[in-house]
Amino acid sequence: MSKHDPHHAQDIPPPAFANLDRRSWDELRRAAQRLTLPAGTTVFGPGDECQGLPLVLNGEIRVQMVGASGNEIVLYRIKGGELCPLSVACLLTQGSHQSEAVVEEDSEVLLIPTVLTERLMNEAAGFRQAVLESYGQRLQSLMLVIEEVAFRRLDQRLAERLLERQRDGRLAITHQDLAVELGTAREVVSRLLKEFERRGLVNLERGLITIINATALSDVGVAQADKASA
Amino acid sequence: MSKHDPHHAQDIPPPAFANLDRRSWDELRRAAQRLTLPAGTTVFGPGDECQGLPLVLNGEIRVQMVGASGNEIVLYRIKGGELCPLSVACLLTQGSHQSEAVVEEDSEVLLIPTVLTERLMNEAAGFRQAVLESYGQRLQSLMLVIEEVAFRRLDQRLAERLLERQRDGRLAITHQDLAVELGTAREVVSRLLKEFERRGLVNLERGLITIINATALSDVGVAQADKASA
DNA sequence: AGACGATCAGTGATGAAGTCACATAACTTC
DNA sequence: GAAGTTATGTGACTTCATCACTGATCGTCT
Repeated sequence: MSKHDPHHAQDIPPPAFANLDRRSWDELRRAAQRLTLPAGTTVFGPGDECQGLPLVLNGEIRVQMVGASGNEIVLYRIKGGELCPLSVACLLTQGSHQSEAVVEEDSEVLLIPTVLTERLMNEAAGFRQAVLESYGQRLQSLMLVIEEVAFRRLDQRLAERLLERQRDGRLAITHQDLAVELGTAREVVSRLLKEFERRGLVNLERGLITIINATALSDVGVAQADKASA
Repeated sequence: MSKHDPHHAQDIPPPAFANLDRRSWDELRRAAQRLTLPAGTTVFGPGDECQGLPLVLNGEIRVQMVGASGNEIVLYRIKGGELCPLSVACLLTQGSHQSEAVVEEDSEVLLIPTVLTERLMNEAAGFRQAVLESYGQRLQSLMLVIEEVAFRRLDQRLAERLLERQRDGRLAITHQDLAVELGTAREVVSRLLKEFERRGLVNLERGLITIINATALSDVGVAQADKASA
């Protein structure tokens, strides 16, 4: 209720397009299709053709990968004012998506048509810059995911996510969804959460996790290393 | 000795630059610094500033990430005719590298100065296209790495790598290096290899692995699923 | 209200993979 | 050929993944 971005009028370009010239922005506004997507909508799935380049005006969209085994893992989220880099890849290499995008919060999206994307890419330096920047950030963030999955302990990662995604100390999420978040199995999450509960860090209800001791939660996996007190 | 790419004369643009106009290519050739890097050289390490955009003319360069824990994992390889996308990210977001690049085979590299990179990005559509394409491919390949690390069995991944990186049925590599290749620990690789040896798939010597049964090796982890014969 | 189906969570058993702490073995150098 | 260095082998133990269930909670239909 309190944190609506001021882009509803759509006359101010989002931060990503700060360097975009007025003319291109106007053109973009005219040609792009504006979509209002309610939470839960699947924007695209694996194998889908690219419709255009989505610019998220506000809201939040989650992009996750579906492995061959059927396992899933969240790759990143696109928040208000950001572009979808996967779609860029998709548009430029004529490929199709290998991932899935799901709207998490009601979102407004400008879908920039492929032709216009290509033209702006050639003509508007500000547009180009925005696209490349979004790309760069994503490359970095994907590398972070790799490091997480490959090297970090799960209890620590879980604790981190809980703190990250909490609102007012609580989060309405199923163990299954948390498992996707971390790229692991539901049972594993359940067991770890139960352990957190035993230690008095959280309280568990069906579909709801309440954080009791945030400080201790942020220390999970840290004290593990030595096992003795300080 | 037998497979040198024909770019030593440097007058034919590499495939990635197929759409680059002649003028820009000439300019690039004049302004770029040409480096000859022997195998083993570290091109850049974590925290290094970006010197420019490297275009690998021939040879092969490995890019790997160093996790906070000190663990490493190979992200991808840049072969003859390809650009280094991490450096693009680096140049455009003014950041520094988080990874490390090591020359695997003697390589020749054109280091395109930052300023020229930016200018060509703005002026030459073919250049832009090449950069974006290399970017897109890397994004896809990083997603593949994530899937590998998160969901696939290690014995299967190891067998795959052995076949991939073999030359004449043999590969001169230490278990440690294979571990980095897969983002795991040396001991784990040693044990799996020993198991492969017991099953008669490979022969092990210090620093050398000889593939005995390639067919069976490519089936590792496939027959595992059902455990019965077909 | 009670019954049914669906989703969500808990748990044991077992195997795969990561970690720690070593013991050997093989190469290098002098 | 003795010493130092690098590569490999292994046991013990923890963490994580997978399989196969059971029990709990919720919505809804009648």
